[in-house]
Amino acid sequence: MPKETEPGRRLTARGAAMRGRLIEVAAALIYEKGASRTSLDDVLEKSGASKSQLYHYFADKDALILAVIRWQIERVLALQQPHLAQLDSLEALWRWRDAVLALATAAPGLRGCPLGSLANELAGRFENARSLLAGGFDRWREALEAGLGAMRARGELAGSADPRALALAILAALQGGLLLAKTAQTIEPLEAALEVALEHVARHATRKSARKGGAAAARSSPEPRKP
Amino acid sequence: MPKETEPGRRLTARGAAMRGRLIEVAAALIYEKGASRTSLDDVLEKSGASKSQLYHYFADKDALILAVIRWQIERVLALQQPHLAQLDSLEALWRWRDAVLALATAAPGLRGCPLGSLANELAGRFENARSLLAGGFDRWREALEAGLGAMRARGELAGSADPRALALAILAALQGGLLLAKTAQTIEPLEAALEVALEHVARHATRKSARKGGAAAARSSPEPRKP
DNA sequence: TTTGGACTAGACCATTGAGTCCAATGGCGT
DNA sequence: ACGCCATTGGACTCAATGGTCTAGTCCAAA
Repeated sequence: MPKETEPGRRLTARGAAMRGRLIEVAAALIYEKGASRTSLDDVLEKSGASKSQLYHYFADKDALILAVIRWQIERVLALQQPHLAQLDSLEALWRWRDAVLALATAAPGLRGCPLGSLANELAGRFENARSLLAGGFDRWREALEAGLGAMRARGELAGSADPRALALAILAALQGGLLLAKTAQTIEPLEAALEVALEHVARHATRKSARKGGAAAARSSPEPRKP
Repeated sequence: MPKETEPGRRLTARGAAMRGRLIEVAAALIYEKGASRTSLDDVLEKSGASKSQLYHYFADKDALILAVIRWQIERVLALQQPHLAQLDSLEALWRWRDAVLALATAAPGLRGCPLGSLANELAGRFENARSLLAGGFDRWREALEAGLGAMRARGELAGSADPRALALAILAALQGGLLLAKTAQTIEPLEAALEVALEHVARHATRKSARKGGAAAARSSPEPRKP
């Protein structure tokens, strides 16, 4: 019985390519329709592959989904990487926010975070998926936390600040903001949520590099507030 | 052609009861399995009704889902009502947080917010559902905002505070916190998110009724922090 | 008491979707 | 060259699912 749930197998270059292609296509479809509403036939058609190919590389649909999750985690984290890597000052934190906002605005229709959607749909009924996603969010939080920790170590943040809790709160604000934004079809909630979270970090700053927010001075957001 | 998507129709007491029963059962199933993975047959079986009954009260599955959404909105809002109604002081805000946390901890398995789940699954592909949910979140935000507004009017909050943005941020923190909590299977993220959001409100307080949080003094949460 | 319409039963249908199977084919190491 | 095995094609099975249809039963008002 060959066929593994996991990549650990002999794979020629061609095979790896096909496998990757299936994952990418599946990821895109799942991102827009959700995992349960994405049929294998959909994936097959869009990728030009055949049934047997899919089942040659994945044990079953769940295995494909798991692969998609891994792929999305790497993808999202990679996208955050450049920003998070040097997340070591309040300025950098605000820049990160601007980038996130820009990214959210860019995608047509405010589709939300791939990881958030996946987590919401699968966490409750697919343990393997849940733990995988939990791990993904954990890495994300760690990256954020590392930056915050560095700031504190350098004395930019007060010792009373709790990097872990702060990171968690920022991540939650991002996810919640994205969910509300996608529902209301306006980034206003996302802006407000991030504003509050970062403002809170700024409050713990020792130097006054803090950028006064208050009534929110969103230069980078073209979106007008609802009147 | 009778059969309407909406309730606006002659309904005997018996009919209304049956209809309500179907909605309740569907709501429960959808809450735990998601809308697309809940089959009409599931609903039928659990409610002891027959196909024709379901189709007598609802035009199709989408109509049922819409009804479930309305029901859940009322349900969630009603649950918040007592707290939100007198949300007029920092103390009340912290009590609200404690109640939310307790509620989240109570449900087995940290299932998340019904509205959040619904929104996440449906917002992107079912316009009617999306706008309905957007309306629900809007009412929720309004309730929060009203309390914050009252506080400001009474002079407990600084004039610089923006009730609407604050309410949005709190709601986002709650939703994001719940999502992360359900994924990680620990309320830690929810605690952190709410802590930051409320702490931010407290920062705008004029009197010092603010409860110093900092490294988080969670008296009401039995959950230990991860070591 | 009759009668129209609300309400209930459940067989039936068409489609979709996950997963299986057998038969090729083609690339790569020896 | 050759043979093995990764790879590919695609028809086929079987269960689940949304939705339809016919045939009543029950209730309330005229």
